[in-house]
Amino acid sequence: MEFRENEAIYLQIAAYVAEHIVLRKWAVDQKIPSVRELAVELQVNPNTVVRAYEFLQNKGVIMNKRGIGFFMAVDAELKIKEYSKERFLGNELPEFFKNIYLLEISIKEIEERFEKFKAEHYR
Amino acid sequence: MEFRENEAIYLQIAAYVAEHIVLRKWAVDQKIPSVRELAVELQVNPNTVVRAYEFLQNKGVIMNKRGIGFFMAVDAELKIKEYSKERFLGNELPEFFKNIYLLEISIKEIEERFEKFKAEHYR
Amino acid sequence: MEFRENEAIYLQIAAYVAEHIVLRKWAVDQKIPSVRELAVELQVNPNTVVRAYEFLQNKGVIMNKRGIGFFMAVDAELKIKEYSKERFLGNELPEFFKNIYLLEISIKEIEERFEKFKAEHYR
Amino acid sequence: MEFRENEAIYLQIAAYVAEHIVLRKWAVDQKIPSVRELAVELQVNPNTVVRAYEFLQNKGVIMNKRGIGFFMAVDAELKIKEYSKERFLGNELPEFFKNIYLLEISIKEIEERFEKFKAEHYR
DNA sequence: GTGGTCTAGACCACC
DNA sequence: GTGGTCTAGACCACA
Repeated sequence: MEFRENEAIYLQIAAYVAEHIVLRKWAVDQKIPSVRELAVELQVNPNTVVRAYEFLQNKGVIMNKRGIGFFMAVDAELKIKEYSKERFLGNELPEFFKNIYLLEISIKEIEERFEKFKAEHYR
Repeated sequence: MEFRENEAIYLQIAAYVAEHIVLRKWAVDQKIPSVRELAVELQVNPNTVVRAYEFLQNKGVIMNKRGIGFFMAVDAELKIKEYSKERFLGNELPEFFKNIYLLEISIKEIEERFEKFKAEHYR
Repeated sequence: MEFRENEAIYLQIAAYVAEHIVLRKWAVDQKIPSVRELAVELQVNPNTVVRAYEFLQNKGVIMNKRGIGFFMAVDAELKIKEYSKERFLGNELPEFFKNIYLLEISIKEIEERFEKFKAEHYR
Repeated sequence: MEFRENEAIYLQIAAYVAEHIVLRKWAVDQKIPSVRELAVELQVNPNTVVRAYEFLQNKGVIMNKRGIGFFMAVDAELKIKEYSKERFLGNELPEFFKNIYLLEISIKEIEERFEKFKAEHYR
């Protein structure tokens, strides 16, 4: 996995895990990869994964069973949407509006690009 | 002015200045506020304003006349739109699309919020 | 049984066993439940029960008769009180005092809560 | 400062900071020691202090002004009491009651010890 | 095997 | 100067 430069890696990992949960890519038995597994897979230091998991645990998305590993919370998806939505509406959306206003981009153009985006990423 | 947590203050100041230029709020004589004035107005350390001005100068948006102050470039608006558009299309838009997809927010809802936003901010 | 988060499960199990001994809930023939029985009852890994029993054996509270099982020591209750009291006076009580001082909880309130607690747990 | 063995150092540091705030030992200008200062003072790795400060920030007790340092929240004391009380009533108090019941210690004895404790620690 | 913690040391952006 | 992040490596308790 490649990481963007402008955001902390551990947050990108948290987002990666959250996305996997929401898209049900790991839904088999509710258990998520161990810290070490994910660290190897993503090629980062285990401590960085630990920080990501701590973050998600604080948000109530995942829970730890001692000595066994991390598990999705029963309402993981809801929790993810809660904190994501809060952040999105509070931070990103106003920024987005300011940009399209100043750049004179129409909602219609946004919509077209969105359709294209979906076609490429979420078939 | 309140600053968002997730973005450097100097970048938010640069955006603030850029917005004022595009919306012609200071267009009287092409001169923009001095570092000190703006620092007092925004309640930040003057160094932070300096960094914002340096940033805009690098982008070709403003120019420094020694001993006098900073002035808008003749094509300031164009320059602003150039670098804004690049960043917007490359970084923010994909992030935005991913978010509204995962959060299940429709373009229609975005449009409604945008109308409200415009009414509040750009009357 | 639910376990507190801030204490090792095996120690909570040891406390659970000690409590049963002191309150004479298993006093029939001095034999205590087998590792497997208790593991099933408490829904934990048998190894965890083993650790709890080892802990109590070290304290002289229970003894192992090979092939038969674990039995209470004749002075089990005394032993329990010894090590409990030591830990209680040395660690928990100072911590407890610091807390009620900082949280401004009166001894009177503690007393009331204690009466309620006894009524609920030790009828 | 000496740290107890049975609790994570960073939590003990968080408790140390919280205690200083509640007892108004740093109330001069609301600013608390920098990460590096406190690390030197307590003889721990700066990262450990960082974890303590992150913990307190999550609880809303302290806030960061970028590039300047950490400051007490206006309602720091309230926040501290909130999360402390929650933990105390949920975890420590039941444990405490179980102990004094099994050890047959009276509330009266507790009260006497508490008076002695206060005399020694909080003149 | 699991996660939790701590140290040491580095680099960075920011004010 | 401030905090934020990341790596490397170690040790530990726990299941």
